[in-house]
Amino acid sequence: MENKEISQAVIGRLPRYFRFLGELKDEGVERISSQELSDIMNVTASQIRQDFNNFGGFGQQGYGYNVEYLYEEIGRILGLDKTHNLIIIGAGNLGQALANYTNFERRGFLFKGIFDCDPTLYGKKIRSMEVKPMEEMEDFVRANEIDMAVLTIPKTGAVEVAGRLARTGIRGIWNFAHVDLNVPERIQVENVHLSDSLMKLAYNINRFENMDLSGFERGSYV
Amino acid sequence: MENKEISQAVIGRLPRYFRFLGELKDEGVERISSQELSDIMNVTASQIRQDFNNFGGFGQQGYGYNVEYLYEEIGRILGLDKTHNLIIIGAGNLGQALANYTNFERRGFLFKGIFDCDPTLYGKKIRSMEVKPMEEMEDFVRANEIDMAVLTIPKTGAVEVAGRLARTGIRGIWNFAHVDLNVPERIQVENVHLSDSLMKLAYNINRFENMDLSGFERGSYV
DNA sequence: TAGATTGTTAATCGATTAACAATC
DNA sequence: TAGATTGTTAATCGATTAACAATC
Repeated sequence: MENKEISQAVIGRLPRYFRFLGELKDEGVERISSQELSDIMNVTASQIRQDFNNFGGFGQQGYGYNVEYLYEEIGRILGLDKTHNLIIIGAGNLGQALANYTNFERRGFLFKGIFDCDPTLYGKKIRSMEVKPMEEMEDFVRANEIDMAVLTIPKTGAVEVAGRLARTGIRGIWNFAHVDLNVPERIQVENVHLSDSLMKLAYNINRFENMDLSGFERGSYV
Repeated sequence: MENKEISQAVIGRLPRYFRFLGELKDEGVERISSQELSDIMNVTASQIRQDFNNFGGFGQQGYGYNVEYLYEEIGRILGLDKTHNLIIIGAGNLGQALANYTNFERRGFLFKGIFDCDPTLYGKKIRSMEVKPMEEMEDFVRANEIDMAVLTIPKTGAVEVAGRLARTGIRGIWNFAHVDLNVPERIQVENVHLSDSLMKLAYNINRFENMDLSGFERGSYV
């Protein structure tokens, strides 16, 4: 029984480790030391070892880490050894874009249904799914063992829909709506606030513009 | 001349402050104390005051903060008082979805062009833009004072395109491609790695499932 | 003026980095 | 065995929270 809580800072780095290790694996690299990985990923070797050791040590002194084994283990930690059934709520541009993005499936995230409240969209085919009316959402979740919902509706409807989702027993919400959802603790929410991300970029551009110029070559880079 | 560097932890919270303050403003709330804001936003009042004080104090003892003033100031810090000209590179589902999302414009982020390397898309109309061939990208950036590029192409092409962008003198890249971009320091990169976000959600769902159940009502919530 | 609430300093907490003994 | 490199403890750094004097 795992009981020590892993910090979200560590969890947030796991997908990036996973990506680099996958690439190394594809390149046929068999083993790697924390120092080599550090050079590639631009994080300290110390942090890499600390991060991995949260889960009990995947390496071997004098040898390093076996790439494939480490890759598999991190995948397991992230829950990628299991499949997840998802529905998309909101068949607008973003919802359709995500539905069409096949890479999620490769990681075990399976889109099972897509819902909208706009009757003109009902029946529209998006990959192998047909857009269904929102009223059918609850029954569908229960009938198809859906454990995650992707919220790609405007913020106005998002809070109400999150409440409805909560009552279905869903376990996670991937929230693209620009609101804070208030759901029971048993439901995990992962927010993707695109406009927040864009604002951060705007800030950092200005920050650099306003920075003390000393030490930076600026200007004629065209 | 601002010289003290503000931590990215603080910057990351600014858009959320901005959102809540905007809502309060729309509700006609004139003034708010750090404690009231703390209650609404679920962060400590202490953190709120520390965050704001990084920029020199927007409040008044005994009164609190003027909502509209604070909203304006945070917007200014984030660079939302200026407009930004953007191009989208990659006219696939995601690129088109972002192009069609009008809320960015409200914050001064203006989409000026959209590019792709697929000839069958050339000339396709997306909002007020027509998809242009990639070859025209560099000239377009220079001719239209583009300062940000949105990268919504597969990872395979992303690194090369980032290099081309770097040579145009662009200032920021909003990167949706699932790779690390290596660009000069003067170019800010903001990554949106959707699959990383989804993996974090998967982890947290499993974490909760595996948690010691004591203290949590589980089970019969259907 | 008295009460409220900030701005700011000090204390705590957590995360990152450094160091090195254990061990393959 | 000797060299390499982890696992892990200790040191440092940074971020968050608490406390309170300043002041509106």
